[in-house]
Amino acid sequence: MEDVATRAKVSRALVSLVMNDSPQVSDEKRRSVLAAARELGYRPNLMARSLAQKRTHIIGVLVDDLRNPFFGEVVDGIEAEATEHGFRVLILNGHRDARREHDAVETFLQLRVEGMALVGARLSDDDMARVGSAAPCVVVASGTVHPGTDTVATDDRRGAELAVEHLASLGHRRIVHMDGGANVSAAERRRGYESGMRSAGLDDLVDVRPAGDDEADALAVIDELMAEDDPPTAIFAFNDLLAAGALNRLDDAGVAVPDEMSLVGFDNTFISALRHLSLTTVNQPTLSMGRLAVRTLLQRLSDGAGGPIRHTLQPEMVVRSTTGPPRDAALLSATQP
Amino acid sequence: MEDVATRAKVSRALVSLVMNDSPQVSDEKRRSVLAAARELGYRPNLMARSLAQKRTHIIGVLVDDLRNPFFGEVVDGIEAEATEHGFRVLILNGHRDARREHDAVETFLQLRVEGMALVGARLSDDDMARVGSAAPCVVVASGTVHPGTDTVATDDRRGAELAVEHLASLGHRRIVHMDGGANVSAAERRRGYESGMRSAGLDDLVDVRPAGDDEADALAVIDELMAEDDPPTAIFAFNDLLAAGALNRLDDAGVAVPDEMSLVGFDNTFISALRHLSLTTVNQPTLSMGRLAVRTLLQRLSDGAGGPIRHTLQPEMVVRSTTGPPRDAALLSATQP
DNA sequence: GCGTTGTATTGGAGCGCTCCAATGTTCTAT
DNA sequence: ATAGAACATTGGAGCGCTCCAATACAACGC
Repeated sequence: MEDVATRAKVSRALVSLVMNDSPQVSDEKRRSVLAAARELGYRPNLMARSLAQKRTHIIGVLVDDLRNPFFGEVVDGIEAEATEHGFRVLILNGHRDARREHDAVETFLQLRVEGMALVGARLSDDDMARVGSAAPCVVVASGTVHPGTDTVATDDRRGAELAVEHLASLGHRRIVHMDGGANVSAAERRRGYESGMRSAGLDDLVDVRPAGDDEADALAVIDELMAEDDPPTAIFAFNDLLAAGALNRLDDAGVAVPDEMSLVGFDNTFISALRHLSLTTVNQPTLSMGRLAVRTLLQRLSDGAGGPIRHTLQPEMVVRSTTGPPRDAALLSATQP
Repeated sequence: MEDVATRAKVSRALVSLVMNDSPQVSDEKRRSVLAAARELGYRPNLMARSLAQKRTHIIGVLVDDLRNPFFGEVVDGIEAEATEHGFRVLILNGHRDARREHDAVETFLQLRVEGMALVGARLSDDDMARVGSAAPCVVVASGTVHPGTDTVATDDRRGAELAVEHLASLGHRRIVHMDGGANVSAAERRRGYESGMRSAGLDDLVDVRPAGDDEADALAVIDELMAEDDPPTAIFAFNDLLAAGALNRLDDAGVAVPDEMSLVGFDNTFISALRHLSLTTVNQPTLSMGRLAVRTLLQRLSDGAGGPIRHTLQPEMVVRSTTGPPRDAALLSATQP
């Protein structure tokens, strides 16, 4: 910067004004500073600027799992809204691991990001409290509600209820839930499954199997289910990836979907739309969630403290080809002339 | 920091030593500084530290498209290797858009990252030259070779040749290539397709259709192909996403795969492994690519300038269920007793 | 007791920038 | 011509940290 100033024969302060395109510099000086900067290949140092300004204009986004397309879609929404408001978005990957996520958050805090969006993050309540007090922070796409932090989420419980209602209305009774395990939305979806079963009068058939949130996590559960005397007629999986894994394994086992087994996913990621999977699933408005997350952050940034903001978006059932009436019901109705 | 020093009754310098856990501080002081830091909720300011140290320990990763699982896998490799060497990884999303990628790179440069990995980035040669001279920079998973920068890539051309060889060996002659358009690997894969066709003696049947790298890009091309008098018997798609889109549309059109049409993808992303797609594709060793990228960066960092480093990894054919002999050949062999 | 190592601690300069108050310059109204 | 406003430019302090050289302190041999 010093060099640029010398070369353009102005003071350092003037260079700074030009770089932040202040309106009150003469065109002449502006041009010569810009020229000098170009010739010297000068590029302002973001760190130094942030230090002096005490502002970073950076929003940190912590993503639970970069491989899950669902998160990618949410991030798209976040970035769109953030850049519109003059913020840069930095992404850190949590690798579905609490420890890594903890470190990532620490990095953001040390970087002095102005706000953080935690997308599907699996942080402890302790961590959340610590983090929330250090920087504005919005939790996205996570059913669990932390006392002090803002949230943007789909109504996971309702989504799960929709799935169960859909299956029940097709005539299914033995509906199993493949649980999302450590994933943050797992608890809510499980609760939704349970209340859905209750509303359908299937209380005593509630059957939750611990699984996970990745394709591989489905395999053992399917094996276990199909080895039973009286296997279920329908499965509601924690998410699309898990459902896809289940579909694979059911295929291995020679179980026809949906004739012998109905299957519902969650998230409506692009993979569920692939014709050859054509997975019945529950849609979340990913883009809106991302945008809303940033708007929440900005609001918090300008309004300061106050009661937690909670945005709950409504899920929707997307019926494709992996659900149908159970075989026995089908037989039943076929024999009724 | 000042406050911590006062509270622990030491100098600022000593606090700094503790925070960087230098071995030459007495246990007593160390403990009292750590205690003071905890009580005050002190967290070192990364910006200030970087400014003073003139080092950031940050590696920037520019990803062309967060939604494409292929890139997610490469990033996993990068992060693993980088953290092992004490670097932080910051991710920026290019959104498959040259302008956004340009901005992203500028952000990294202003942040003074110590190195950059450009994963599938579509930057102009101009940009590349500018960037390469400002910071060590490795281009990952991109067929195009820029004069001054290091690269880690799969042999895209060879991969495409493998795909064509596979199809030709099954008896296909009318093999169409759905081109990746603006994607950086597109040119190499097209060339591989062409040379593969030549080796198979199919020079005059070379047929390249511009498509893209997303599912949606496949639709129009399939419509176009199926409307022709004499449609091809096989398609080699630029990547798995495109192939998945093609599969969708072929299904719409009632074309049986692989009986009436064989289909090959590229990347071996997890979606190609989904049983119900079971896409024949070309594998890239994503994890190794990511790790190698970081190692290349570190080497460049320690060795300084020198001739460009080029790592080329070997692709592999992964044969699944979307390829088979062409129908006419099948009929032919069936009528030959 | 002395100098001599060695280790533990500190003050202060400086990283590259922004901001503020102060200065220099030009223009307008009287 | 001149006070005054309006604008353009500048010097210097300070952001939170690290690093260096300098100091303080302890332990040691002779």
